[in-house]
Amino acid sequence: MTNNKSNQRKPQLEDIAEALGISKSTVSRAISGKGRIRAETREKVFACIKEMNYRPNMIAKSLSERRTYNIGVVVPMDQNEMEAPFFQTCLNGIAKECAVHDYDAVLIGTEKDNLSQLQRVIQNRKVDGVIVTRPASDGSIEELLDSSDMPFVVVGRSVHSNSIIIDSDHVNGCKALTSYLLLANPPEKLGLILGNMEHTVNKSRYAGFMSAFSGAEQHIDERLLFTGVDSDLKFSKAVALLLKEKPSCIICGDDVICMKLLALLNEKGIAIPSQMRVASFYDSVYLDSCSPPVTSLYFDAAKLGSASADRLIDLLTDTEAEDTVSLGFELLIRGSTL
Amino acid sequence: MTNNKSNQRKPQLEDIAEALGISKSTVSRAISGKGRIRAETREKVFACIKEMNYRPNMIAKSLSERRTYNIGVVVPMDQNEMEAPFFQTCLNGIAKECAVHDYDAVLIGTEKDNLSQLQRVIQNRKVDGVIVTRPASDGSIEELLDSSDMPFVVVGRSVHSNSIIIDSDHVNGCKALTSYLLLANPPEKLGLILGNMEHTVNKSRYAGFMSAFSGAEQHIDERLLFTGVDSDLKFSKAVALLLKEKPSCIICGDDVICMKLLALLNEKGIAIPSQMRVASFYDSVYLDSCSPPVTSLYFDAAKLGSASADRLIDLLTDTEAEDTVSLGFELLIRGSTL
DNA sequence: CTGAAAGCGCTTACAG
DNA sequence: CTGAAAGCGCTTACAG
Repeated sequence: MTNNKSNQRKPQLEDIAEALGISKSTVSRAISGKGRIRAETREKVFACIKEMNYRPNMIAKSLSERRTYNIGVVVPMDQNEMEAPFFQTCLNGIAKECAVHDYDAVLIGTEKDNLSQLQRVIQNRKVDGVIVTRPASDGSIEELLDSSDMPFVVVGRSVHSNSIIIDSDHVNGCKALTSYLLLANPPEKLGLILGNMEHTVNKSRYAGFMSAFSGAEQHIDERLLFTGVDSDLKFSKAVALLLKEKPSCIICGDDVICMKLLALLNEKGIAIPSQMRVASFYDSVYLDSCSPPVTSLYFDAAKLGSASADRLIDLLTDTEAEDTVSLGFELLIRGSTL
Repeated sequence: MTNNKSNQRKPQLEDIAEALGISKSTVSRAISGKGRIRAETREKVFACIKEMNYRPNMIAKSLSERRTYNIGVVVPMDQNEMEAPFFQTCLNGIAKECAVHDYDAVLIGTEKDNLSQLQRVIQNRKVDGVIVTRPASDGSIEELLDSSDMPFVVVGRSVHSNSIIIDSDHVNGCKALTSYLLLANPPEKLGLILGNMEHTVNKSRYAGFMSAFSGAEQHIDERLLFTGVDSDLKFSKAVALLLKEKPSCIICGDDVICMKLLALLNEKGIAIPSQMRVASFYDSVYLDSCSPPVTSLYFDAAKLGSASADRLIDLLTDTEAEDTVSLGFELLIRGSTL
């Protein structure tokens, strides 16, 4: 005696056509909704599908439609471990959105000088399009995609022109956070420590920071601004110089810089927020679980993921949509700036 | 004028058969290596494939072979953000290994009470097998897979019997770390803070810890052992009691517990390692970048991933292999226990 | 060792 | 509105 389910062959189009005494073509049309079909027959078909628990074989569908219902997701394998939560959450958003459209997400791991997984997937025609969760700084991923006629969207900025981009609104976010700080504790003496200025995200952050001053009472003190801080050495130098200027508040370009700053202030016995306020342009769990927790900007990585999947699927189905989609931000005011 | 590549149709089996004046069947056999074929013809075929840059259409191959060359990867969407680096690295290992075997990894996001993505993928027959990177504590994922006749392997322990399991050797790892501590600074007065004992991994850790004492000079002091510490409240209570006993070294069950302990010791002004040594049974970047960095056990998540992909693919191709594969560990002796 | 043909389970012109 | 048939690009008995 074997169990019911396992010796019952999975029903296919033909089975439901037979059960209803109609042709496969008609059943197929009822399901796809393409071509005219009598409402009555359509309903009969749907009822039968439900009863027989029919689910189309996606592979067969793929072959005849010449689309895979898969989208590739390029994820950097050489990422900083601190970035993992972002990608993880982004992937969750992508997977969720794919499921809604009956697509699946195929992982593509890339490294700086190794795009072999991407090449494989393209050559094997296993995906209809690709989401690049982090473009290489030289645009090589987009170029490969482009020259292979593979539709794609990218999360964040891209050096490659004409790419469809899904990004958070860093400029306005950073402007909002900066403005808040300027107004909350006047006259705030604001320091800034930003990372590598070749990264477009840091340019955006800088732009947002600067623009907050245009309407404000205070003017910018250049001596408190440090950009291109992308190594431990540069960080130490920058902080040393910055502290000499006695700022009342320091904004960190990202959570990594912020963690370093917190460690250093702690070492020096500088209390937060009483002796120094601290904020970050990019939130992470680590900032929330600090004591005191750090004021920062929050960007919804899951939404970034689902929006890019959504946009890519629109692209694949020739649905009209914007070339750039910009998502919002949240300002998380926490203990470090009170 | 359009570019060369794009108006050249991708070559297919028939094209290379034609070019060589032989049949598609023969070409197919040359490629697959199934069935007898003259060495000479095989070589001609390979040469031609190379020249025409032929790559088989995997979807067509899938349909006729009734296998998808996809494996599903179940990833928890409701994970703790601290766990992200583990899953990320594990996914990298899986993707890499899949590529080697010309498989692809399809993402399947699951939540505690929502296995809908998994159900979809199973029903759509989009994967040949599944890797469960973290089983639900009630075994529901394995049950669903089992009842759907979907081959699978699980990373870590499983409550589900007869599952194929790929895991790190926590018992021996924890034993090794504990033994090291006992020998390095005798007589070490060892405290232990372990998390939820329903998690099999914590049982293994406990077992490893205990077994280190069997050959050692020191005997276990039960008053220094705290298990089931899975909330902030329980943590505070445990540490308060533990510190009263004046241990010389505290072992933390995982990196989260360790981070909390470090923060608390720091608050209390207890210096590491001079006034208290600290170690962890599970490493993470955060422990490495502490000052001093924390002695801990390192498990290779990427290897865990690639080993599970490898094992699953063996299973799918009826290759013999062990039901349990156990990976090693590394002991990272760092500043916190010197 | 090789080829002609059927088949994998769908979709979609084409004809009615 | 519906059906018969060809086709998607492979694999694999079957026959030779």
